Amino acid sequence: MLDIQLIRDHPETVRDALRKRNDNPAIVDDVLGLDSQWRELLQSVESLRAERNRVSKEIGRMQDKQARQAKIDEMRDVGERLSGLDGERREVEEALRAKLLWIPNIPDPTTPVGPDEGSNVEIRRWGSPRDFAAEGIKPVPHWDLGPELDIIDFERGVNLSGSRFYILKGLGARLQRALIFWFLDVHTRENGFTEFYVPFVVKRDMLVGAGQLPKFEDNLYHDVEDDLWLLPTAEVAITNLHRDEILDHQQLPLHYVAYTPCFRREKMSAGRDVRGIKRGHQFDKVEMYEFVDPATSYDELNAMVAVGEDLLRRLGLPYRVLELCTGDVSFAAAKGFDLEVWAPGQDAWLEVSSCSNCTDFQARRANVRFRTTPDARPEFVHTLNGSGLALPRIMIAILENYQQADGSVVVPEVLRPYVGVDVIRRALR
RNA sequence: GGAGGGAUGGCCGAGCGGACGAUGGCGGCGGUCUUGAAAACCGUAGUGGCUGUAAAGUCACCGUGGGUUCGAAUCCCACUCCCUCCGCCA
Repeated sequence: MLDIQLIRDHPETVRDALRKRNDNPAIVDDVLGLDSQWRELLQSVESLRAERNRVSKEIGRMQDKQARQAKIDEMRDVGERLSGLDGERREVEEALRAKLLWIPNIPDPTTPVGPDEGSNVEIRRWGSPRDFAAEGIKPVPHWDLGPELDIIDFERGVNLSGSRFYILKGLGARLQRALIFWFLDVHTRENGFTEFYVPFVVKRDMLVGAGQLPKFEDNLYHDVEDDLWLLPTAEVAITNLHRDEILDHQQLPLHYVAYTPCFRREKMSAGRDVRGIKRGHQFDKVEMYEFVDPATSYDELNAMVAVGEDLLRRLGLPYRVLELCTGDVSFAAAKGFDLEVWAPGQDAWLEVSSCSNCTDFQARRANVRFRTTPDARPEFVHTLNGSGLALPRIMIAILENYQQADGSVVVPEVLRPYVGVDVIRRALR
């Protein structure tokens, strides 16, 4: 959520931000209209209330029965006017808040301007894709490799749960678990992150706090009976971990990491990426999340990207880093970088991490603040999130990059202690 | 799932219709004393909104949402969460 004060004082800044995001700037005028209406009502309500408070105190001290009754009658009228006006105030206030929740974060000035992902800027590239042609191998996509190795079962996944669900079997399941363990171990042992295990379903307000609601309701799974929502990402749970808290400056920055499954309906992506395990309704992810002092948030963002890159290098997977443009940076973020890994089987780059600085946008929604000194006014923290990393896509990259001519797959060295074998072959059975 | 008890400021805890934004204690901050520290003593201290250049004024907040009343932390209703006991259970 944006600071209403910012919208009042610099509406053109906000309109400009919306245009750059390919969004309709008209909402700014809706907000300004509601806001001035609200302030007018608030002032009427408060002056009536001030009068009532004052007179009510007098009534408490009055001895003269008649005069007292006269004041009581007078205040009864005031009370009626007050409740009418206050009802109006509340309606306008709710309408205003509802509008505000639809406005995205303002992109940072350094975010490249562009309408869609075509305008993202590649800023780095690491590793060179393996020369399969030179080896005389035609790289096979994972959707063929997986079933061939008997480690991915698409058909039975669909039988259980419908399209976009799959099953990992044997070393496939083990490889995924190995990645989860290794990621968490690196983050907690080397990078100073604190590991969390969180509920996979949360209350509605938590989705609002993280910015998924109201705008992305279509993409979420939801239990109607208890109004509980499945996490689309661990970010939602962790954003709200310190909801309504005032943190001490010395605690910051907080580096958190959590492994969770993620659930997404993928309605917007109907028909896209239907093959393989690239885009399922359920996937696993290790998520980094940080609460930081606003002064350091951009440094922290760079550091977070570096952590993601380090994981990819140690896995030996060629990748590139994209600086997201205004049309592609996420709703809650002011700036973001994507990490994309090379998938030779499908001749494509796969997004395996998106690191974002959400500045005070989520902190304002979830009300997470801090004090610079013990008696300073509380300020909103900045929050960052980034995948570290998204699992099924890393598995795709491993399978496709490390495949051999006989259809077996070499396990990257860092994972061998976790997987227990050097090479994944089809089980003879 | 059944029965009972509870929710007050950073923490503990009083208040049960009118001078209560809330006694008191602890903790915090500032000071006195001290070579320094502790103790003791004195003082200070919540969050947010609106108006205002400011000084200041005003409103709201005692789990949440409604209601009664001229007036609600206090009375009524609903909900949420916590505790105790019983049942069930990974």
